[in-house]
Amino acid sequence: MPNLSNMNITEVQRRFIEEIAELFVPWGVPQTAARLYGYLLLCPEAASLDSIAVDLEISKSSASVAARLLERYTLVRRRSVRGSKRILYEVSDQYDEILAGQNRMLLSLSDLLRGAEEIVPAAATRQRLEDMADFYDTARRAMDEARRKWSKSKKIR
Amino acid sequence: MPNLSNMNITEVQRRFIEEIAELFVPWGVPQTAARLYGYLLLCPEAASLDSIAVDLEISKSSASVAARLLERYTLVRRRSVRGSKRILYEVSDQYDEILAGQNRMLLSLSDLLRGAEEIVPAAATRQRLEDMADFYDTARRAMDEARRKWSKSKKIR
DNA sequence: TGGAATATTCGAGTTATGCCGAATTTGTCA
DNA sequence: TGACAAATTCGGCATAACTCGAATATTCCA
Repeated sequence: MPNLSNMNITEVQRRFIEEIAELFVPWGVPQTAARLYGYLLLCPEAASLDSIAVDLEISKSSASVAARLLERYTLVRRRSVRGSKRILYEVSDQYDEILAGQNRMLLSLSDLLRGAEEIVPAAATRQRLEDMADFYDTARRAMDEARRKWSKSKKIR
Repeated sequence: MPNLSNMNITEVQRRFIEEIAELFVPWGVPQTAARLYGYLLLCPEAASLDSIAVDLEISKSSASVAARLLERYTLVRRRSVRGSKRILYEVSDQYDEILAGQNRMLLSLSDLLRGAEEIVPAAATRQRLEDMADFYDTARRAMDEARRKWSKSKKIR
C-alpha cells in the first residue's frame, strides 16, 4: 500500500522522474540513481537526503549511495549548509558532463582503432579501422566544438 | 588450462579485443558481446559461430546470443551463405550506428526536459530545464551534422 | 569535550545477468 | 520428404548488483 500522506510530488512529476530513469538506466545508471536525478531536475532548490528518501520512497542509505554516485558522475553537486550537518544535493549546472563521458569514450575508441592497424594483416581491414577511427574522431570533434561554443555563449548571458 | 592448439589469434590481437571490451562494457554492452565486437573488428572476413567460439573460448550458444545482440544494436551484420546453413557475422559498415543510439537518447532527453517545463512551479527551475534542453539539442545536432557530412564524403570516395 | 543530528559503511537477503550444455528448432540438400 | 548440420532456445547454476536496516563514523553546537 503506497503511503499517500507524505506525497510531496505530483503524479505528473512522478511520471517525469520515471521517464528520466527509463532513459538513463539503459546507459548503465542504476535505477535509484536515475530516479534521483529526475527528482533533482524538478527540485526548485537543493534537497536533503531525508526529503529524497521520503519523496522517492527509498531508504535513506539508498538515497545516500545514489546521491554520491551521481556526484561521482558529476551530474549532481553537494551543497554543505553552513551551521548544519545537513547535506543538500542539486543537479550540477555543468550539464555538459553527460557528454564528456561520451567524448572520452570516442577519443579512446579512435585511438585504439588507429593503434590496431599494425596488428591486422589484411589491407582492407586496416583501411576499415582507419575509416572508423576517422569517423569517430570527426564526430567527437563536432560535439566538442558545439560544447565549447555553448559554454562561451553561456558566459556572455 | 588454456587450449593452445587452436589459437587463431595472436597475443596483441587478444589484447586489442580486451581493450575494446573494456571500452564498451561500461556503456552497457555485455562482456562477451563486447569481446565479440573487438574480434570481428580484426577479422579479415566474416566469421562463423564456430570460429568465434573457438577463438574467443566461449560456448557456441554464448557466441550465438552475443552475435544476435550485436546484430540488434546494428553493430554487426549477418551474412547468410547461399547453399549452406552457416551464418557468418561481420562488423557493420555503417559504423555511425554507435552514435545513433546516443543521438536518440539526446533527442528524447531534450524533448522530455522541454515537456517538463509545464510541471515545475519555480521559474528558475523552468529556465534551467530549458537551458539543458537547448544544450543537448545543440550537441545532438552538431553530431548529426558531422554524421551527415561523413556519409556524403564516403559515398564520393 | 559530550551529545545529538546526520551521513556513511557493513552484512545479509533478494533480484537480475550471463554463461553453459542439453534439447529443440530451423534450414539445406539428396 | 528424410536426414543431417547448424543455429537457437531452455533450464540451471554461478556471480554480480541493488536495496535495506543496523551499526558506525562524522559534524556541529552547547
